[in-house]
Amino acid sequence: MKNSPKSVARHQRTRKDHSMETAEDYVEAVDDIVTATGQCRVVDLTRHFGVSHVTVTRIVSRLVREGFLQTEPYRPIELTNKGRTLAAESRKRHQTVYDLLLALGVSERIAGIDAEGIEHHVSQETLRCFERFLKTSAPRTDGST
Amino acid sequence: MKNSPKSVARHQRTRKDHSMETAEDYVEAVDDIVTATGQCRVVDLTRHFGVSHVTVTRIVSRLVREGFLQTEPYRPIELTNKGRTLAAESRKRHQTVYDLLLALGVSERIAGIDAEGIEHHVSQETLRCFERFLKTSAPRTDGST
DNA sequence: CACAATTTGTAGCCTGTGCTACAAGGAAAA
DNA sequence: TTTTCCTTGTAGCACAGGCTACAAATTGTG
Ligand SMILES: [Mn+2]
Ligand SMILES: [Mn+2]
Ligand SMILES: [Mn+2]
Ligand SMILES: [Mn+2]
Repeated sequence: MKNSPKSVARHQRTRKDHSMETAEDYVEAVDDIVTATGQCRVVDLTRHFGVSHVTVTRIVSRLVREGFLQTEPYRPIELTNKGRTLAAESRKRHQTVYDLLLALGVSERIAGIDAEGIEHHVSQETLRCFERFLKTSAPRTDGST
Repeated sequence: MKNSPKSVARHQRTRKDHSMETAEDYVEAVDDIVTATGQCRVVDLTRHFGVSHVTVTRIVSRLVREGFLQTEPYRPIELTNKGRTLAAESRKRHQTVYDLLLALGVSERIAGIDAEGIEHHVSQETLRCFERFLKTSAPRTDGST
């Protein structure tokens, strides 16, 4: 079939998105927690994501290996410059997705949930379209229509 | 932090979405391929997703175990009623996400790519908001594209 | 029919991300 | 200071979903 290469490319991109998803959520969380409390510990991420401390430790190890985080045994988790950059980009995109959902009339609770998954699959082009829509469409405080 | 329970719920939902993602994409693909060619073989899915036939076989086995597909050795893959239902829902949601991206000005190529990942994280409420937007303010002259 | 090509299955490897159980380090309380 | 409690680390398990290599079955061709 000729349409196969197209679907292959799409699914490959989705798989690639998923490989970045954990990194994006973790650097964003570390940044948030550091800002809120001064430092980020394993236990903070455990509570943030609702997974065991073992899972957090292993994921942090991977993100250290990949250059997004740095830490030492029994010490707080810190962002590298690379991690900070990714966190800033991710937060901006997350916020735009959230704002778009609100603009389309989604409730805050559901928008918060859905944006958490959608954000990782929004390309630069799509993000720009979202931003343009938010700019041009009248900022309705409560979308009943 | 007090906001932790909220973030926990969000990330738990995202993880749950991901656990359904493969099932949704596979039943949709099987349905498409059966419609297009009369039957769906392992090799068709291999070409569709761009993964090895081993990966396809193992995922098909899981989906048979979970009641979405049925097959026998060296025979075509078929949908169960449960699988058909999921395929129909998934396709409708996929199409709505795709149409929304187009309506916001995303190119067809990028919309096709992004929708492949976004679709799995769109809740019922958000889907309804997308549909309403497309009905009320989509300047598309329907028909093609 | 016999042989070749395609398809499917199986063995065995990897990584990522979940978990529990237990061990050890660090901080707080007694 | 000693003891307790919280935190972090480690061992070892599970499952999903990637892979290659090789084997077997099916299908197509001469
Ligand atoms: Mn996020
Ligand atoms: Mn997220
Ligand atoms: Mn998809
Ligand atoms: Mn996803």
